[in-house]
Amino acid sequence: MVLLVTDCPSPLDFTVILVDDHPIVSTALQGIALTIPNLKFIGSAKNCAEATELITQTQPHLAILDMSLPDGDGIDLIIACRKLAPNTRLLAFSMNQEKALGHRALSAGASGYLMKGSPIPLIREAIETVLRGETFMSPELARRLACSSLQKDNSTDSVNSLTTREFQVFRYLGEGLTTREIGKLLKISIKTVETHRENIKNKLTCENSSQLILAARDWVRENIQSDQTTLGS
Amino acid sequence: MVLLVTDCPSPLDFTVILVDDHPIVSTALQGIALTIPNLKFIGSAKNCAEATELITQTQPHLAILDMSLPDGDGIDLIIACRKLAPNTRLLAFSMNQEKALGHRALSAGASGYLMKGSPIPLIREAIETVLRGETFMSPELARRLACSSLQKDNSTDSVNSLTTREFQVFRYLGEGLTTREIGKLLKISIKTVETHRENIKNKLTCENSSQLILAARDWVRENIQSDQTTLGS
DNA sequence: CTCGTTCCTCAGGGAATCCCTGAGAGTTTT
DNA sequence: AAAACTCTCAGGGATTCCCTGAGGAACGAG
Repeated sequence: MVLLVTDCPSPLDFTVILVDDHPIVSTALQGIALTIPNLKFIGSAKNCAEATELITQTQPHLAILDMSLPDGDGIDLIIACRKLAPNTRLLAFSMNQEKALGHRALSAGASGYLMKGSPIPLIREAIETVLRGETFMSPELARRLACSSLQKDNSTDSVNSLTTREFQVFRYLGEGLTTREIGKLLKISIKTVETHRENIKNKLTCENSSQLILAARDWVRENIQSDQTTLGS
Repeated sequence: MVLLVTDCPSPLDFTVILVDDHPIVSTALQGIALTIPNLKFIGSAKNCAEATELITQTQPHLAILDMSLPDGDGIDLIIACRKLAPNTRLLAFSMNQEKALGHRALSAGASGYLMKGSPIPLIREAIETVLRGETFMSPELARRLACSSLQKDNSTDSVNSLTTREFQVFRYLGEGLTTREIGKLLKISIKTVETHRENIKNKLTCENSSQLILAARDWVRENIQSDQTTLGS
């Protein structure tokens, strides 16, 4: 059903590379790719470093990228690939079905977002859709995005949207302080701290108090503690 | 211990079932199983409920079990399988290469612990090893266990002092689940989960619920996170 | 200057959770 | 057989969660 040959002067095969640190997944994807007409598997990588090198060298039509690689962030990899191989279409392939990650992957330049839990026909469909030049999105993700099309969910942006007071409370939460302790520290009522918590929770779209605390911890770890990272770009 | 071939009067095939919620992984494993002589794939399941039913009905020689299923805990599944099909050998197959989880899987009755990141020959070897009646352990896990027997830090020690059930609750806490969600996942009362929380909190000397959650998060980050830091070599 | 907005502050109150205590049943250890 | 451990669950007061409402201060816009 796919007529990809229109812009091809010859019956040229489309080339694809796979990036996944799990050999079993990579091999299985390779098997799926084999069943798609005109699609030719030309290489695989198991981390970001290998992936950028391989993509730069081969300039494939399609790259299927795992979002959880051992040596870097999947979003950074997408951004890097867009620069290194502007004509390569990218299909993000992830364990994580959180809407924030899917949204980020697409806005970073991916042509599709696919969950690893997807049935095999859906995986094949995703590949074909992206090759066709369209954008593919996992149904679950599409549904979630539709439900919260108004809410923003970029975590960094969300944290930046916190007010001064909210930010103070947020940081203390990430350090394990209770509402009462925070109130005493900031010299405000417990009720006020509760209100701030509530507002923070809404801004960060946390479902419960636990997730709020964990989000705070993660943010503190990333932005305050030791600062290594800074690998991408 | 038991050489299974001894009680086989004919060149009988060994039977295997697969339990994984990711079709792509399940299919790939099926492909690997096909390449092993005398091994016959007879079914697959995508969650705990299906798995227990399938194993009870088929009583296979081998079951390869994913440790992170949507409707229950992997350790519980191992324990259940041991009762429902005592002669079925179990190979735990997990994303997490974390020594405590591997240790607990083996002590719960699994005959092997294998990481999903393993190369395909190693996966095949694991299956063959377990079929042979021996115990298989991922090399990384074995190394970590060896190292941990030498160096001990108090946080790891206190976590190791947790019972099986407490450890399950602890892990879920670190992933942001509420008491209610954990209870539903482990199929026990909220009150029971509360008791476990309380005991964990005392064992780890946390002052409040927030600190317990943060301790769980930190522990998960350090010990479970998708693996290697190994740069060179 | 007045209006609208944002932010900080706090309260009410039902629902839910926390936290301590106790306890029965099953298993393992001694 | 007795002791110890584990898992399970309940009772119940203290506490927190979570939603709603609301007053006052700061500040730019009209």
